[in-house]
Amino acid sequence: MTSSLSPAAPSPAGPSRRELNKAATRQAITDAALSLLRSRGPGSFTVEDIADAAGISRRTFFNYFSSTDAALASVTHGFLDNAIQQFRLRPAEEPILLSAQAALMALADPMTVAPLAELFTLTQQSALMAHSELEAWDHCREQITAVARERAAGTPGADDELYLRALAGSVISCGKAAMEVWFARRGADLSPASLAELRQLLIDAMALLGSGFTAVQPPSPSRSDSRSS
Amino acid sequence: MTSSLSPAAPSPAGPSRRELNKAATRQAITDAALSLLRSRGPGSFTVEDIADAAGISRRTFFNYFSSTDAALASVTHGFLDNAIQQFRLRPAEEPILLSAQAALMALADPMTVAPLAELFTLTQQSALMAHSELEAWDHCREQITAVARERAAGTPGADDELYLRALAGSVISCGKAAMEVWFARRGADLSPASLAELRQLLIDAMALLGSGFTAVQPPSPSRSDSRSS
DNA sequence: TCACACCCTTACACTATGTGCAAGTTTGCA
DNA sequence: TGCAAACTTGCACATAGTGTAAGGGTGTGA
Repeated sequence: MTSSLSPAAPSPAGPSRRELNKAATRQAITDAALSLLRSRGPGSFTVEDIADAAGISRRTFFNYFSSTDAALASVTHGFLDNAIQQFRLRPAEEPILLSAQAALMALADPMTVAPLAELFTLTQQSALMAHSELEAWDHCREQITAVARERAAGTPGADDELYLRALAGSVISCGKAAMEVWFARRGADLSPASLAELRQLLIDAMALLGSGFTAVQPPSPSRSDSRSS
Repeated sequence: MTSSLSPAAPSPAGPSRRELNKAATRQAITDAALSLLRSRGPGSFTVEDIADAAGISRRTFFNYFSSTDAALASVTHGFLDNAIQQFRLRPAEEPILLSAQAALMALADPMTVAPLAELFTLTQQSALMAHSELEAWDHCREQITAVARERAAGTPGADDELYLRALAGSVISCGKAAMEVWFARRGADLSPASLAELRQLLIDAMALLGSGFTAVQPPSPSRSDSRSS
C-alpha cells in the first residue's frame, strides 16, 4: 500500500499524501469487493476475503466501511453524490423538477453509469436491494431536501417541510424507478441507444411527476415513447 | 410460553393452536424489544436481552426475526401491511392517489398510529432510520406497485412499468413525508387535534403529488393549511 | 536533517450476530 | 393412542464489529 515515489509533492497544491493514500485504499477496497462480487456472486464472500484481496488487514477494512454491503454501496453512493453535485450547480430559480432532470441527464453517460449498472446486474437487479443500497438512496433524498430547503428560503410558497420532503422523496423515487426500468429492459447494455433510452426514461419519469401522474388516460404519442430509440 | 388451557379449540374455526402460539411468541418478542427500547434506548441491548425478556431462547428469536432491528421494524411493518390491506379494499376504478389517500385516512386513528409514533420518538425521530425500517417502507412500495399493476391490467394508459413504479414510489415518499412532518411537529401527541393534523398532512401530501407539485407559487389559502386545526 | 507529534495500520482480544444441526417437546390428525 | 409434522432449544461454529495498544508512515518546525 505504501508507494514510495519521489517525496516532493507536485507544485499544484493537491491533496496530501495521506489523503491520496486513503483514497487509494478506499478504491482498492471497493475494487476488491466488486471483483469478488463478479467472481463469486453476492453473499458468498466475507470481509476478510475483501481485505485479503485489497492487501489490507480486516481491521483496516472496518476503518473504511462498516460492512461488505457498505463497501459495495459505495458505488451507488459515488453515483448519487455525483448527482447531488450536478443538482447543486443548477440555477436557484429553476424549477426543482427541471434541475433534477438536468442533473440526471448529466449522469447518463457510459463512464458514470457503468459501475452502477454492473452493480445492479450483479446483485440480480434489485432482487434483494441491499440495506446499504437503500441507505444510499435515502441519503441522496436528504441531500436533495437540503438543497431544496436552501432554495426555498427565497421562494415564498415552497417554504414548508411537507412540500420539501414530499418533493425530494418523489424525485428520488421517480429517478430510481427510471433506472430500475432501464436495468430491467437493457441489463448492463451501455450502447448509445440504450443510454438514450435511459435519458428518455428519466425525462418521462420527471414529466409524470410534474403532471401529477394524470397523463395516463389519453394515449398521447409524446408520452413514454422510449421503446422507439 | 406454553399456556395449557382447555385443549379443545373453540367452535369458531379460528386459527389453530400453533398459529396462536406463534403469533403470541412474535408479539412477546416485539413487546420485549419495545420495552427494552424504552428503558435503555436504541442500540444498547442485544438479541439475548430481548430473548430473555420474552422468555424464549436466543435461537428462537432468530426463528422469528433476523435482527433486533427487524424485531422493532415489525411495528412499522404491521402499520404498513395494514395500509396495504386498506388500499386493496378500494374499488379498482378509483384513481390510485385517491385510493392511497383513503387508505391512509383509515389508519389515522389512535390505536393504529400509536405504536409507530412511539417507535419514531424512541429512535430519535428518524435520526438514524434503521436499516429494517427503510426495508419496511420499500416492501410497502413493492406491494403498492403490485396492486397498481393488477389494476392497470384493465386500464389502457397505465400499463408501463415506469408509470407504476414511479407512482408507487412517489406515493410512499409522500406518505412518509407527511408522517415525518407530523412526528416532527407533534411528537407522540395522539390527541384528536393532532390526528386531524396528520390527516390533513396526508391529504396535502397526496394533493401535492396529484398536482405535480405546481401549487407553489400562488399562496392559495386551500393549500397546506394544516396549522390551523 | 533531525526530532517530535499526529495519523493510519495492524494484531489481538472480546462480545455479538447469524446459521446448521440434532435432540427434545408440542400440536394436529387419524 | 400413536404417529408425523412443526416448533423450540442447546450447542457449535463461522463471521461481524469494536476497543485498545503498539508500530510505522507522514507532516512540520527547529
